[in-house]
Amino acid sequence: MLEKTYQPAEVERRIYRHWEESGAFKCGRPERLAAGAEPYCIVIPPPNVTGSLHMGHALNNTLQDILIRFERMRGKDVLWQPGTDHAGIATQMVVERQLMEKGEPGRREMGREAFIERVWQWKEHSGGTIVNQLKRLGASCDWSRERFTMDEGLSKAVVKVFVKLYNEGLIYKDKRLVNWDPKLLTAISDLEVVPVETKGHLWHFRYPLKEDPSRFITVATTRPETMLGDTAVAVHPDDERYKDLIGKTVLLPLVDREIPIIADSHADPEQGSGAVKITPAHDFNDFEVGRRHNLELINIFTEHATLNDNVPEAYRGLDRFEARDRIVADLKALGLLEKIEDHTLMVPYGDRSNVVIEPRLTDQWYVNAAELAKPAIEAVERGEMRFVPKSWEKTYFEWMRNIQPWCISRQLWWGHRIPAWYGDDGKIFVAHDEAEAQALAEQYYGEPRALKRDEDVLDTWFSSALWPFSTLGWPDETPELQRYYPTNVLITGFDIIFFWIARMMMMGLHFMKEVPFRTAYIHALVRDEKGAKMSKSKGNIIDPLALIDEYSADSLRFTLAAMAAQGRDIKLSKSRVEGYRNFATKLWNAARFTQMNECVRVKDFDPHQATETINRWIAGEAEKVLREVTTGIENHRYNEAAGAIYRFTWNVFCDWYLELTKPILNGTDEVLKAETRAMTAYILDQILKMLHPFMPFITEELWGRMAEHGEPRETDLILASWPDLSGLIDAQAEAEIDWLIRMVTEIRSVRSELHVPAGARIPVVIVGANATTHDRVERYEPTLKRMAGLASIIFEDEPPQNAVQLVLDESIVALQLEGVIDIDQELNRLRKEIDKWEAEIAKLDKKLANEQFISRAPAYVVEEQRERRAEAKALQDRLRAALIRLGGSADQSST
RNA sequence: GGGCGCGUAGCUCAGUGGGAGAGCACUACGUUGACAUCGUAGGGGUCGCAAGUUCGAUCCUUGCCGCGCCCA
Repeated sequence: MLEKTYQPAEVERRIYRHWEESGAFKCGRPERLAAGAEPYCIVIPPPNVTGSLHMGHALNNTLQDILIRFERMRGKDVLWQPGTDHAGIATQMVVERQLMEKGEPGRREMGREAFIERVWQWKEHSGGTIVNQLKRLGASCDWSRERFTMDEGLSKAVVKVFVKLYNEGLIYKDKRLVNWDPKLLTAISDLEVVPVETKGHLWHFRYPLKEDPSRFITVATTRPETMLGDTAVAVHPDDERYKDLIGKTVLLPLVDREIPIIADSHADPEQGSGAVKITPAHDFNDFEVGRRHNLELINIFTEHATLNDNVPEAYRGLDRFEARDRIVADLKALGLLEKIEDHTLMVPYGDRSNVVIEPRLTDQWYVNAAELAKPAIEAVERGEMRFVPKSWEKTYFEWMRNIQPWCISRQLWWGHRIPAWYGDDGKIFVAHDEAEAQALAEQYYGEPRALKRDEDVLDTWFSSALWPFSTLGWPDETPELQRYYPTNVLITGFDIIFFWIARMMMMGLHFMKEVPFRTAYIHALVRDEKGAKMSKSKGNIIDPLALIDEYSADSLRFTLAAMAAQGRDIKLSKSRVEGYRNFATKLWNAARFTQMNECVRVKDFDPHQATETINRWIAGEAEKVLREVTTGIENHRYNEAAGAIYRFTWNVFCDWYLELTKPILNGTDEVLKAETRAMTAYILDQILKMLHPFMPFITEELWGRMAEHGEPRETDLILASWPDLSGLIDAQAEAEIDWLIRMVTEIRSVRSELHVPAGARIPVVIVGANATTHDRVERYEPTLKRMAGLASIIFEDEPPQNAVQLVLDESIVALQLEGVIDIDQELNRLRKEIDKWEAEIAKLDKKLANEQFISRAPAYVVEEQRERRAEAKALQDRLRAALIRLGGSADQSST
């Protein structure tokens, strides 16, 4: 017998261990391969090895697990390929911080090899916390195949890709401005820069003309400190104010450098003074201007963003922000500060270091993304890869069509070291290993030479881009690669379209000649209840593990699925999680009830053979909900699927079926009882199956516990087959049970409105019943008495005096409540009801009187309105009659 | 500035060219042997505003207001 209360914490741990130990998550199950099972594969978007589970992961992985469990139950050979990425910057930061805290030598003191050894140690001990957290969520990944981007195999893939792209000219070295992180001392890609809207100032400075120092040109800037590196002043060629100054020379204050005034359309006449200082070595736009006008590039910062020796002595060594204050003060003292305006600007921050990023001129490695993007764009245009929801392809196209060179080198130690070696003369040899590089060098120089390997490592995302095929064994031709590539779907948030989807598409198409996945499902962002993006700095994080502890993984999963409507963000509120926890409890109690009533499963039970209406009805309802759940999941409409199974379980099975069959289970008709017990057990099984992708733990537990009696199970639920119900819908049973439900509901409603004491048993007289109703009333008499609180039910031609009447289809149900209720109250109720229908009739009349409507609306709509009008009128007439019989006046009813 | 999206019950959110929905919250009643993490019944919304298309608009179009995100 099931315990009175469900204990999720204990059950979830035990069940997960059982799944893992029994090998339920493994791909390539022999019996499925033998049966010719279709492969189905999802690669997990690799979380950071340093990461821990946040709400976005919880949603992302819940959706993946729903698909995986669903397809596994549909008999497919599923592979959910898990793993983590090495998160170059983040991991290096973690270990460096640890060294600092322990007072140990820093990475530069201990040297590259020793440091990397330490990182590996850290990874073995503390890395992959997130993997255990995913297990708590219930993720049914094939952990036996877990991979890591720094694995030997994946590293081999990285090198191979780098060498091939280099030889094809798609990877190259270039000196350009990069986003430089002055704290981490590395370049980062555009995508790792977070622009933050900041209230700053626009400083207007006067730069004196060389030929006449009493004349000035005023420039406006948000970054005064960079003026020390100015090599020109630009004005718009069409700007009348400055036409005569073009070509003249300015004497740069504080520096006394002579710089030209140039005409360039980059200067915006509307902005500031219309004249803009040009610092080509420290601004992306100015860099372009400098290129066009062949300006000198003067780098004024060290790698730490302090001022270097290219500036006047007084400023050397200053931090960039100190320098700003100093320069403003000095220019003011010289009378060259015209004014300061408030100005809002976007300041770039490093997403890891959270310091202001500095554009910096360096040598870096780049991928020619524009070239690789072409086939990736075409594949989506041709529909080989499909976005769901479709609207995201616009974002994808937009980015891909304007893609910039991808800077892939990082000045870090933790990562895949760039397979490039240099000769003394700077000649580059890119090779799979040192021996090959040596061979290339010997060939080039005609003799062996000492080579020096590139110090830098590759962007983590470079290896992540290979994930869909490198995890399957590439560059080796493995059976898995053959079987599971291209994968079926990638599930991720929109913020990651560029990081993953775009890059995986580029690499997948280039190296595998096929898209990495057929579908990219883009889910919502999980926000806090106010709609703000959750972030550590805002402190508004809701920890999914805390919710699991409090409410169970099943409840959290169900909540996320139920709220995962397409195209809308999720504002998570705890009350929803609580509500779905209650749902799990409800299911537990329903199962407990079936057990108490000996509803055991019967071998080879066939629901088609059921004869009792109520049993035929529930079987048909199960078929209907199965369709909803199945198409919901198939179409990524998780909320619709979750809602459908929720309503069926609670509002159909528990609220009605279990209640309506109680008289049978408590009765004496053994044949009927047997059929009902078998059907109850059967339907509960179908619920467990349909609910399993959403709530895997409680359903697996009940699946096992329900088999304590009756037929033994052939498999665990996780490997059981998805329901296959057809031919069970029975229109007649549907109509009959619908009538029964309405009868019960209407009587309850009247009782409640008239404040009939809950325990009062009421005698009922039914008037005007046709043969069908007559028959139904007789058959459901015990049920009606039980569920509507009736003392007796008889048929008469006329309703008794002073009875409360309600109208159900063709018949009148008269409740003998004399002495129990207040007649005035009842008259009020009837008047209210009549008025309600009056309004409805008036609305319909108006519509039907409209000739345009009659002639232009489709015939079926017009007919529908006519029927509705007739029904409303008939109902209202019967209510009027009831009112009069109670001594009320019909006139009073109109308002 | 360009792009995307949102504004529906007190809150969180579904949904639809033809009768406004759910969960939570709220109100009343209820401890009838599955379940108070529950049951029964109920109150509550000019579907952001305005115009247009249409026989008919919460839904389609346009504009406006408010909010969010992405990209420059």
